[in-house]
This record gives sequence, structure tokens and C-alpha cells, in this order.
Amino acid sequence: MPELPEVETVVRGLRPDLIGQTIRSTEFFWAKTYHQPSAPLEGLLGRTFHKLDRRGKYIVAHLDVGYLWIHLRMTGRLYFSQHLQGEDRWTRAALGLDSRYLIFSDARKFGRIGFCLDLDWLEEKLGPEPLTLDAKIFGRILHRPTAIKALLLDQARIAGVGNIYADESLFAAGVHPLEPANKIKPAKALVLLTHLQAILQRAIQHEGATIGWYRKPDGQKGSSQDHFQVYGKTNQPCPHCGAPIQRILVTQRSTHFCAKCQKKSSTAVS
DNA sequence: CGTGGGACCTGAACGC
DNA sequence: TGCGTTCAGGTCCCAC
Repeated sequence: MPELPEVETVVRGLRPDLIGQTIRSTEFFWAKTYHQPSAPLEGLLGRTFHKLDRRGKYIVAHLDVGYLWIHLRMTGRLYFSQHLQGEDRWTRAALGLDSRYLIFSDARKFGRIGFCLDLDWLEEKLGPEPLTLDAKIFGRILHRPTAIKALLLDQARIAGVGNIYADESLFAAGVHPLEPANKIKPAKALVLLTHLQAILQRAIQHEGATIGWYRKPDGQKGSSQDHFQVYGKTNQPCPHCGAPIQRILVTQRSTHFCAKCQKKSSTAVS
């Protein structure tokens, strides 16, 4: 599931019900879900939720002592249940709260949960938040010959953008996904940043995109997928010019774009 | 230092 | 029906 808008939606959905709750028990049905290295699991017992935030694609809960973090990766879901085993067959962890469980369900088992006493490691790992990124810093990030799509996906450069919203933003801005970032002129970079932010904001308003596994904590689907222009639209007509949407691979990731609306300004990139 | 490939996993969709 | 293949919103690790 999980790009910035989906994670933000999950955080907003959980926040009112989680703040003030105390962790009474912890259960991990799939051991690897509890990320190592992490502080010992017992440290979570008796901890109270003070604040729930998002940083990039990480959910970060501020406890009275330390931090609980969760990364949904591809198929992670979070919801409340009266049952330790959750409501589906993919429950990997359960945190016992005051009167119910916070369930972590994750079909592909890629998701991770951890407990730490500081967030320095996270800040060292992640670039700035795209929604509050200013043009000057964005311009500095583009000062390298990397294909722009690869750069948008690099969490150490910008935190939170994933495959869908990278494709959608590049299309909206008319930038070819393989365009070397340092070939993008400042004016065009500003257009890209503006579209990226608008698209992420709109996706948050639509409560994320449900293509497969993603659900809001209340079990409902998001509707952001109804507004995609190019993602997953291979061979369908471009909404601007009617040319068929192309699908290529960029750093192993499926990439959708319109070859007519998104021209490369320079020669091919490897 | 950067990137390409494989690994980590399961399930859905599709071709035969 | 069933088998095989391909693909998936993410990230990590290792070889080059």
C-alpha cells in the first residue's frame, strides 16, 4: 500500500483512537515483523501513546518513553479489533490496548514494526518531506545526473514518494521519467515540485489509493486510484493527447508515461 | 559512491 | 480444474 498519502491516511484514522491508550500486551505471530535491531519488546509494556505522526512512509508513535514505528511496506494494514487474531488470515502482530487490539495484518510479511528510544537513525536515513519542501532545496536535490524517476523514489533524497505518485507527478509536469535530474531547468523543476505536492495533497483528500491490499483503518478503500492519469494505464490513451501510455522499467520499477507529452530534453540515459 | 540484481513473501490474474 | 508464469504500492544487501 503505502506511499505518503496512504500512510498519512492510516495515521489520521488511528490517531484519535490511539492517543492516550496504554500497551498491555504484545504478540508477534511472524517473528520477523518485529524489526531487529530494536529495543527489547518488553519495553513496550505499560507505555502510553502520546502522539502519532508520519515521517516519509513510516508511522511514528511517540510513547511516554521511546517510539514505536511501523512500516507497512507492500501489504501492511492496521486496524482495531476485539480479537487477538484480528479479522483476517494475515494477522502478523497484535498490540493489546485498554479495551481492544491494534492489529497489524500483512499478507506478504514485508512490513516491519520496531521500538526505539530516539529517532536519530530515521532522520539520518530519510530526506525532507515533499509537502514542505521548498524550491531551493528541491533544486539542490536535482543536482545530479540520476534519472528523475529514480531520484524521486530515493527515500534518502525525498521521503514518502513511491512508484504511483512519482509516475503521476512526472506526467502532470510533462517530464520524462528518464530525464537526468540535473538537465531539468529551474522553472521546470518548480512545475514538477508544484505538481508533486498538489498530487500528494489530492491523494490524501481521497484517502489513498486502493489497487490491491490497502485499506483505511476502518476497512474502507481509498479513492485516489480513480484519479490516476497514467499509473497502471499501459496502452490506454493518454488523457492529454490520446497516444498510448507506455510502460518501461526504471531501476527495476514499472514506469508509466506518455512518450508524446513527456519528451526527454537530452539523449538517452543508461 | 552509485546502481543493477536478487532476496524477502504471498496472492491475484492470466495463459494454456 | 490445475499448473506455470508474471506482476505487485517497498526496501535491504551484496557484487561490481
